[in-house]
Amino acid sequence: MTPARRSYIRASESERREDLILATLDCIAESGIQGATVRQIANRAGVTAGLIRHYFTGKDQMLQAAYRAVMNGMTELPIAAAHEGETASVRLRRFIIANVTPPVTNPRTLSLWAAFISHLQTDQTFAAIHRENYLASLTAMEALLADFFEERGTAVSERQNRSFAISLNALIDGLWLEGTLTSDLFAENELADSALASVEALLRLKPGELA
Amino acid sequence: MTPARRSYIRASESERREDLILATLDCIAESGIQGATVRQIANRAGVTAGLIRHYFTGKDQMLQAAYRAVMNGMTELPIAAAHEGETASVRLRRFIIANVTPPVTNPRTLSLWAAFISHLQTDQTFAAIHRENYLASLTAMEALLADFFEERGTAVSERQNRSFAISLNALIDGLWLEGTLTSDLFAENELADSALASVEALLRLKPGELA
DNA sequence: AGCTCTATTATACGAGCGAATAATTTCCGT
DNA sequence: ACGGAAATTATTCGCTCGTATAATAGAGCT
Repeated sequence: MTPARRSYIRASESERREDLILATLDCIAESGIQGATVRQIANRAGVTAGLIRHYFTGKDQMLQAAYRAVMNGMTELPIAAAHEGETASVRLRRFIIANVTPPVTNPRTLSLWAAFISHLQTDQTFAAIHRENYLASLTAMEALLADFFEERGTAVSERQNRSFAISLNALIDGLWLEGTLTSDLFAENELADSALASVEALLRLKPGELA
Repeated sequence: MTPARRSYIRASESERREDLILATLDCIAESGIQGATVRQIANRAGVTAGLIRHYFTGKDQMLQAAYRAVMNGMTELPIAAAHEGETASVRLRRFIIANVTPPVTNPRTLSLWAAFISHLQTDQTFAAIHRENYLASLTAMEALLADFFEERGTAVSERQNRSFAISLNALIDGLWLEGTLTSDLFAENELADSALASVEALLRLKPGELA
């Protein structure tokens, strides 16, 4: 008698890869990177462990793909928000707010981000992915700022503009980090309000000028 | 014939605990939290693995002690720097600079910090240690700011003062984080200069007023 | 010098890990 | 309807993990 074997359906490569990556993120968010074992991930994705090595050369490569997915998820929405406004001022404002409100400000997102951060120092590939995203984010901010200053008729050197972008990025990152880590300390819109007011100050605008 | 056994010397409890914690940090800094196994740590400390459970109830407790050591190492120096100036303005300035210069701005420190961050969402004890340190840091900043404004004769409400402290902390954390993660992008004193200029802007001071 | 306490070593255990391989099922082209 | 490529499962391997336990060695005390 032949032993009963699990029935299954064949999925397209893109579907399976996405399923596996989402399962990876679920596992990491729930129990940290230590809990993201190939068995747990496969179980969560509804497949058996061996399949992972059919779609990825190893666990490491799958984790790298998962990190890319996390970073995309964090930058996607703010960048989209920054494309929607009519004036540069509105676009800048929307970009800032999107960076400090859900789903970017979200315990799960933070868990995922944090789980990978510690790999940057150890693994060169993760470091490259980070750098790529940081530079993209810096460039996006520089573009937003350049438009904004042009719209206002304020002359700002490229060097000064970059300096502004670095500071604004740092402020937003810091607010996002502490605001999400210690979310119970902040009221509903406190984070966004604080971000806008701080950005106005950093850019030497009058209070309320971005609102 | 009795098998040769390793010779050893007895150490005091405080010495051994410190050695073990330092060895733990070395392992984490070098190869991440995954590389910090009891065997690696014991080996680095020059003892055998079993000894760890003589001084700690388990690996987890030792990691918690190590996290406390990391956080102390990060806050110790800036707080000391903030006690040394004659005027409140100088103390604030020193505190800010200390937070964005070595040894706080240091790949090793960042590695250690990052390795533990991901535990905050999973393990309640780590979350408590973080919260404790964040609140202490916020309080320290509030005190510095209150002194600073009093010295200038500027009236600032407690609420406004706290809001300033949150923004300044976020900015400093963000600069520290990105500046250390992507350290090759920043010149020698660029980070500190940027921090000072940004803090001046956040507090609505005139440029150079903190220098 | 010998006794005793305990810090430290040594060894073993069971569990879980990532990876490799072989067996089986699905599904598409014909 | 059927044959064959390949997607998926099942099973195994060697390794390392954290912990537990027993044996041993160092050091203070009398």
